[in-house]
Amino acid sequence: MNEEFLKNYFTERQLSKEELEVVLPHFKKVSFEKNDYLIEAGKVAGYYWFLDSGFIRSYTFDPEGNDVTTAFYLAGDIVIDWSSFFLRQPTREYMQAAEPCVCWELDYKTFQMLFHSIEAFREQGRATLVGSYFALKERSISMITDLAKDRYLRLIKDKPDIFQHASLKHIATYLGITDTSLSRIRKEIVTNG
Amino acid sequence: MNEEFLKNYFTERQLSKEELEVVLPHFKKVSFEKNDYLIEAGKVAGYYWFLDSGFIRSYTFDPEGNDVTTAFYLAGDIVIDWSSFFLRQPTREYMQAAEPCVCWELDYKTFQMLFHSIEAFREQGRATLVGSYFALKERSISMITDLAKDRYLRLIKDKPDIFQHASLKHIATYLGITDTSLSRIRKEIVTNG
DNA sequence: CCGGATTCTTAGCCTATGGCAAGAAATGGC
DNA sequence: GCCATTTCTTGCCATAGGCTAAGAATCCGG
Repeated sequence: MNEEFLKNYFTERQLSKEELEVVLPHFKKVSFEKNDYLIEAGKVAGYYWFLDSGFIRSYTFDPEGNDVTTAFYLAGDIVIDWSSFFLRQPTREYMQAAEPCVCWELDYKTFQMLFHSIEAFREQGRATLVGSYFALKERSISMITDLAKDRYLRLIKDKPDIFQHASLKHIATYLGITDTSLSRIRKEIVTNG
Repeated sequence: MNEEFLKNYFTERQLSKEELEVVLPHFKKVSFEKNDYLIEAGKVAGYYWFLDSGFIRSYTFDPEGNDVTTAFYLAGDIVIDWSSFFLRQPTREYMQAAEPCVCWELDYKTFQMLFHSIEAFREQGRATLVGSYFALKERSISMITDLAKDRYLRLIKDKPDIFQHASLKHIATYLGITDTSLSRIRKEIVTNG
């Protein structure tokens, strides 16, 4: 049972020793088996998690019913459906353990209590959310301005670990293309520079 | 000098009469002339605004130097660069008054004070940020799964007012296409259904 | 009211990517 | 180790949307 993970996380984010002692015990260690769902479309997210080990993929369905990957989560990432968790509204996404996972779980009510009582806790929460917003915006602009090949190359550079866990089909939909196109792009990169 | 705007906004978001009296006086009424910049790339956003009247466009440049519209702001909208304002980092965007604007301005330091001292204020702030995140995510997925024509039709339906203020060229880049393509799409819609 | 600048449309051609389908390769249950 | 299933690649053709350039329409300062 390795709590060092959470301890380091919150220490780096300016929580004092006393605050850590308040915050850490609220996190509950939970495990998910491969293919378990952490979040399902139609339900309100009542929890979020720090991913200690494992691999999670989130996805939704487009109007034609195709599976579209919205995110990948690796050890160390925070796994949360921001809008469902905070706005208490049903999500449209699925978050599924693609491998066995160990997580540190926090529920909404406890989050609210910590958020409103500990300044450093809300600062870290806000910073994390804003960081996610920033990443999503970058991805969004890249989708408009960059070619699929460039988005692929950037993903290899920024998150190489994903390639050890996700199938090319899922990576393709994350990049906004089909697996066929991704295959061609990969071939082209191998052949030329 | 119409403060009703702010008063209604925060009243709807659960601030008490006493809290309103603390919060409202901190907002400063400022005006921008057409083409003024509220935010410029390379600088840290020190303020955010409620747009009382006018019209603002935000944009950035892609790797080839093309102007890409990232958002439009109409009266009633909150005008903020979330990541620059909260992470205190230089932005990559420009936010420009496309028409003369009247805004209610708040600076970072004052925001922090209110955020950490008034629970309802931070609840509304968080809800607004999460709402923006949600909207950005929807847009992002739409960019992957929908045809340009469908994105255009949805924009007409969701934010028809934009068409009274923005040029088709700017709307095109917002939709992720060229003005040429948008023109073809519009023609096709007029011709057929 | 004029002339330049901007915006919008249209046309011709081009390219990135999709759709479909069939192999090839890898994976996994038993 | 074998078969079924899934993943990945490849080929052929189709299409959305880009690029360039040239008109048409609109706007705007003087």
